Amino acid sequence: MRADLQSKSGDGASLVNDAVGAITRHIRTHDLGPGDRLPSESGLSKELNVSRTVVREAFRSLAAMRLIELHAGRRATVAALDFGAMSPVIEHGVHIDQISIQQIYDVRRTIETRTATLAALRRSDDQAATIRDHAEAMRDHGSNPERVMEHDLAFHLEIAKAARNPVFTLIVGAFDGVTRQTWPIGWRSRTSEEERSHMLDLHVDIAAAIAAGDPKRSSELMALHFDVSVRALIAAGLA
Amino acid sequence: MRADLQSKSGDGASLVNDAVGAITRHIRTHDLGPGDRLPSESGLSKELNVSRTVVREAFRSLAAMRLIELHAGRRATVAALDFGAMSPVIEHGVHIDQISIQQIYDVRRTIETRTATLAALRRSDDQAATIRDHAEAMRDHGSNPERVMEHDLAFHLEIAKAARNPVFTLIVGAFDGVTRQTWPIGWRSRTSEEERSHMLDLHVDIAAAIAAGDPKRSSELMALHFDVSVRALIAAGLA
DNA sequence: CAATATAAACCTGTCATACAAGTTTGAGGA
DNA sequence: TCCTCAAACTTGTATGACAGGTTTATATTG
Repeated sequence: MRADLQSKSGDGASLVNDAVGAITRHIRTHDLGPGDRLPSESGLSKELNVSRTVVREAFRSLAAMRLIELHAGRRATVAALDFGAMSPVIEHGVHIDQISIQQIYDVRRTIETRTATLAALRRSDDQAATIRDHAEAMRDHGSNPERVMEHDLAFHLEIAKAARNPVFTLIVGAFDGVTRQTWPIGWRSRTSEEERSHMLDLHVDIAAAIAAGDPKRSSELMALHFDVSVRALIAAGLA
Repeated sequence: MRADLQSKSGDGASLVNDAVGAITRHIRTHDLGPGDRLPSESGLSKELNVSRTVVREAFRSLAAMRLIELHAGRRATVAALDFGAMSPVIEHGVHIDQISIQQIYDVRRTIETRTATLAALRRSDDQAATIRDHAEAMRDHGSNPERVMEHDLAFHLEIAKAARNPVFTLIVGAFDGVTRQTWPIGWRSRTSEEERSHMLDLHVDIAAAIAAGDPKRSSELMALHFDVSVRALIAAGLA
């Protein structure tokens, strides 16, 4: 029953998986880059000797991993790196209890002490300003947890971007979804006004160290930030 | 034309995306874990008021991110964390030139000095043995690059596992695909026998430090390993 | 009664077809 | 040359069909 799939069949145990491979190879061999258009579904369907259904499901697979983008009426295009691509995977890991929040914080501490170091060395002036703006916005909206959280997330992501290594950005972005779900727990666990303002000040200090181009201090403050946060989470019973 | 999708419609800009959301919610609300079976395609199709086509494409999306598993004839099941889930994303990033090999090595150095530290503290005796076996297998098969590479990959992955934090394993696993493509470059760039045997000995030393439960030495040797490797890659013109 | 064989019911993988709605292309006109 | 607009193309979704794998329930057998 298996069709031909252009001389390279049988790899993936299903026509759809084979098609995913064939499309990936097409991107590689034709050296397609972001924005470049892929062949149409019916075109690929004929070329690979499979039904349009199979090609569509292959497209969906690639789109789920954010390797391509799908739009109604338009042909599929090759996608640029998307920093949200991995978020659902992490969320799933947490849901099925294979990943704990504390483990995520350990990884974040490891990654973000490094992004802080690199950001201090490599950030543009614009980025330094954006990072500082987020830190100050957090402090200024202290009464509105929702907004504090959004600026907090943007703060950490912007530091990752300033590190000028998209893999770090990808990883920090991967934690976005989980953080949205767990951030309020950490916030509520900081009951006193001192604790909260200390946390907010710390963000401002990190921003300042990055703006000052001080990698050591940036890294140390970031490490401190995570140490405090983990302690707050543990205090909240989220071990 | 848009159907109902069980009172929660219009989120994702397409029926398939909405269905992905609905299925994810189903997993969450029913608290399904690895191995648990999802409703049938036709069942979901009726429940969400969409065609089976849409449900199938939603399933494919989730399967691509490894949140669920599909088998012919069987119902879809919830998947456990899969350490290969992110590999295609990284490969794509490298292909479209948004990620350089050197950037990957910077991230790996950051991550793996930490996994080495943790592995030294947490590894089981079995894991220490497995890690050592891989290091020795690398040395013993020095004339067969293919096998050296496989053991090298397994060596680093096993250290990540020994660190007992699945997120680290996920990240190290994400680099598997790219490493398979670039590893030979680094190997060929080590032209002298000394260079190669030094690299192989280093792996054995790391394994020994982890087995000895020496986190500091494990971390330092791992850092050294990456410094040497990066230098080799740069020497090979892969900057 | 328990274990097993077997058939029925169910489910997924793939194909074909149809049509609405969005996008690109190209001919023709200003 | 630039604009307009219809034709051609493309994707999104729905429906129906069937082969082949899996589960379930029934019936048979020890």
